[in-house]
Amino acid sequence: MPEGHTIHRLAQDYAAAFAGTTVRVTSPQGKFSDAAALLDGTALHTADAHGKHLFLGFGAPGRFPAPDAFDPSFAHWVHIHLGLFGKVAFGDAPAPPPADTVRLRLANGTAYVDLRGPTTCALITHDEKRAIHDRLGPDPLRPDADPALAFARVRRSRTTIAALLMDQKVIAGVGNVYRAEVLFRHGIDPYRPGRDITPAEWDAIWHDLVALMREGVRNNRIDTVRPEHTPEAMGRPPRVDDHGGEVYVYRRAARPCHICGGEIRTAELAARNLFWCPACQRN
DNA sequence: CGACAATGAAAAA
DNA sequence: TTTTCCTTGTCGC
Repeated sequence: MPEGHTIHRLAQDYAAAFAGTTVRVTSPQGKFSDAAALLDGTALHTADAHGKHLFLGFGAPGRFPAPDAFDPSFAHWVHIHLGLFGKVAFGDAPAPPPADTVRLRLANGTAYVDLRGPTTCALITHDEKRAIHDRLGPDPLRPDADPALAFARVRRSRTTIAALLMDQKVIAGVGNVYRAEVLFRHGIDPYRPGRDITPAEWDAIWHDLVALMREGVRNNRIDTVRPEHTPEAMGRPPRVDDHGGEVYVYRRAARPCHICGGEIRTAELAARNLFWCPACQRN
């Protein structure tokens, strides 16, 4: 389930299970074996997320005897990007024999975690990590994020707001679900060019994303319907599909809008499926 | 901008 | 068995 909230939640979960402990590191699949051998027996110190990128900071062998002695510039960083269908699975020790698709397994005395199918799983330096941060836009889930930086790019672009919200250089962490849902919640036509978005609209979009994505981290799923539009409040059947969360438009093509009853539409936009309600999104 | 490739697994047909 | 997917780099026009 890879959107920004998933990655931030994973950072929390990796840290909760392994930070400050010595970790067995393996790559049953083999594609990460050399790096795994280097990290094996070292300590996981921190897990960091920016947009959809996850960073695991390990102490070099023999360094950082105490967790609070961590110096990121000396760390070995593992850079993980799940791509479209990468998955992470946690479990309690003892770890079962790994499937041969597991790219990276961490294990300690109490827990294990398996990573499979990532687009990226690579050992990087502190400088390489910084370069990744530098090319990503502000992330609504990071406390240091500056929404004005994102708006500066939005307002000088002729590209549609729907495409800009998916551009990780503009804003990091928003994926196909959050972009569709946040535009619906503010009644904004997805095809409007970025330069036509007003400061007030951007402010509303940004702060809504902060709230929605924080909720997403907490619940580990995407829910975007307001209290008055939940299944219970409306007496409608809950959503039944693999994602679980309650949404207004995402993957609801040809179904009735929860607010106006009109038909939700879908279209291809930059090779991704866009969903919106033409009646409700006229701003 | 579109097409395509690259990772796995689960749902749909 | 085929399709689909909450992604993103690259390559070609």
